[in-house]
Amino acid sequence: MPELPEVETIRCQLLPLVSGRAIVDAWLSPEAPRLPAFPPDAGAFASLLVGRRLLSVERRGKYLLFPLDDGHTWIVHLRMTGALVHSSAGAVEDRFLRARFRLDDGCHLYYRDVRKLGRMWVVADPAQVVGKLGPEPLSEGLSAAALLAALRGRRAPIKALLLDQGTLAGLGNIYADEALHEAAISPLRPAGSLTPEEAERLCQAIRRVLAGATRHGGTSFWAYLDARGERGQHQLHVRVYRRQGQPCPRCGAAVARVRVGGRSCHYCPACQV
DNA sequence: CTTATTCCCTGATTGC
DNA sequence: TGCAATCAGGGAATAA
Repeated sequence: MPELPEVETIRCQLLPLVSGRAIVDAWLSPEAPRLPAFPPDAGAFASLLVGRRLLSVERRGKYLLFPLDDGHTWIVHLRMTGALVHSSAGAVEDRFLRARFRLDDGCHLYYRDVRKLGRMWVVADPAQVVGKLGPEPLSEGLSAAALLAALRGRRAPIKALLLDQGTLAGLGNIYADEALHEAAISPLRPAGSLTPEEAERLCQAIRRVLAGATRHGGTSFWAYLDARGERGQHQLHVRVYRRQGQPCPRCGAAVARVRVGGRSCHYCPACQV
């Protein structure tokens, strides 16, 4: 479940490894016919990448973007179980390998995805894919005033709005729960009921939580692996996520787990109001 | 416009 | 021991 910290970890690792490299071969597994979202034909998709040089590695929300030397952009979304691993060793085949890209220095980028939910695009304009995303939490794009404006009049639970990538780009289930705990705001609060003070607190909590998780190389409860094929460490530092029944680190009350918007939601009913 | 629900996917876990 | 039901959730699609 790569969210912003996981994708940012991968971006930082890949940047020095693939910048300036050309893709000399691309293979997409026929077992994952939906991996190429655009163009949807695997052959056409591969031919847009082969021969192209990767100029850099960028990130927008949970999307990885590779600007190409012909002006197009290769975009990758890992969704739930995707992993993009760089290897200088020989081929590492397994049943979950969905794509393989050989670079002009002999290294490979391997795309593994157990559940085949990940998607890739090659587009002329990245806005076709990432154009509707909300502001970046770690840049100046996110402000309390902007957040408050986005929440105004909304009756859905604040947790649901934080998961909506159009409100804010990059939060998933883990960090939405963690940020709301950090800000001491209940995930069930109607989004429009937040005060300016609470919006400011939530903004700062989101930044703190995402920055901390990025320092720990992301969270690996399940499948997440970074670009070196290694697990993150932030699961050792979560305060409420998957800690139902255990004491809240702030007030000691038992952490609760409820369902919000079809997703599991963990919070402290005592100090998150 | 809003909010809620379903679907895609499959391995791991739980229940009987 | 086996087998079925449940769970995990990002995002698109659909329903209301």
